[in-house]
Amino acid sequence: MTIFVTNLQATKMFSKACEYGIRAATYIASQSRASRRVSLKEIANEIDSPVAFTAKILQRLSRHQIVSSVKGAFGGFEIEHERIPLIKLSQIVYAIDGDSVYVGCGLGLKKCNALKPCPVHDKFVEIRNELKHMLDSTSLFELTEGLEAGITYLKR
Amino acid sequence: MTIFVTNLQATKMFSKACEYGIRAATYIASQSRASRRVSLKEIANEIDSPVAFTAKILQRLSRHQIVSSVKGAFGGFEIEHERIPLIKLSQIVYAIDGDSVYVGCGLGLKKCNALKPCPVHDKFVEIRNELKHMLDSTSLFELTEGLEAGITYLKR
DNA sequence: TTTAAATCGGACAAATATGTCCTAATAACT
DNA sequence: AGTTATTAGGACATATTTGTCCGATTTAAA
Repeated sequence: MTIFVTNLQATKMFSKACEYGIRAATYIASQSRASRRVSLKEIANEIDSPVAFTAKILQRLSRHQIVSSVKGAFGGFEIEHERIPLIKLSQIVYAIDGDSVYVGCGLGLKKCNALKPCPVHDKFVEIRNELKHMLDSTSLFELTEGLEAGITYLKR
Repeated sequence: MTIFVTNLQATKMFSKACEYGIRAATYIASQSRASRRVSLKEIANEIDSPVAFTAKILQRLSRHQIVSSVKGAFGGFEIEHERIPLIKLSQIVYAIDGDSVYVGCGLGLKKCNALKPCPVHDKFVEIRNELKHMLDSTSLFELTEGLEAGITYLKR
């Protein structure tokens, strides 16, 4: 007899919301570069995400002025050309997940810091700084390049 | 009027379960080095974690033979001295969170790989490898050192 | 001015993670 | 043998994240 024990959780880098957010923003950016405004439906279809949930995430990105939204018929989402290279992954992550990349102890302690660190403090700080640096230095423009060259993908 | 918008999720390295697991294992290891077997109650108290939830996590660590448990009066948890330097953080994470550190796309794609990568594939692989390396190379013994020297902490 | 296509946003529903409670089993001591 | 201190594990409860539904609002075009 086989017993299945439900797994507790995944050590994942990003929340689902954040994953969809990055994918959506990347798709919008690539289409905006061709001066195409895109609808929620199209976005969800192209990045293979749940429509209504994606809508919530786009609202956030819109409120944080990462994407601009246009209501009404022929409306949709777009990003101004000149802003595409200036928008960094970190801004998207911040808009959706908050500052959690930047704060908090790897082992969940309330007051962990360099003076009173948890046992993994230094090692975590190091990796987190690398993640931070990656997010701060990667622009939406960079992500659209591979997409337009047909060497990266947003679904499958 | 202030409107509170609930945050979606945190970009966190580890699940709560995993955080407690690492803290518990570290505490058990440090006490085992002094030949002290420790009870669930004591562990939960020393790492400031919910007792019953910690019990579940210790069951997992026990089943994965990371800690050994002794039932009955004067029972508790312990780790054989000679195994403490051999147990790596990666084993603890694996016992609790499964292989999620090692698999899965940063943007949540089902079939993302070097041939058909998502736009952030390379950058994520790099960071994940660093995390992996850190987990594989950090032993429980290493974590107990600072604790015993009084320069690292498991609660607060 | 009506209609259709779209976003906005609140309320709800489902899934997962986190946490609690209780009973059974085990082992040491009296 | 009985009592007490302990882990094991199932069932349940709560919190959070993820996802859906629907009506209101906006805008362009017929």
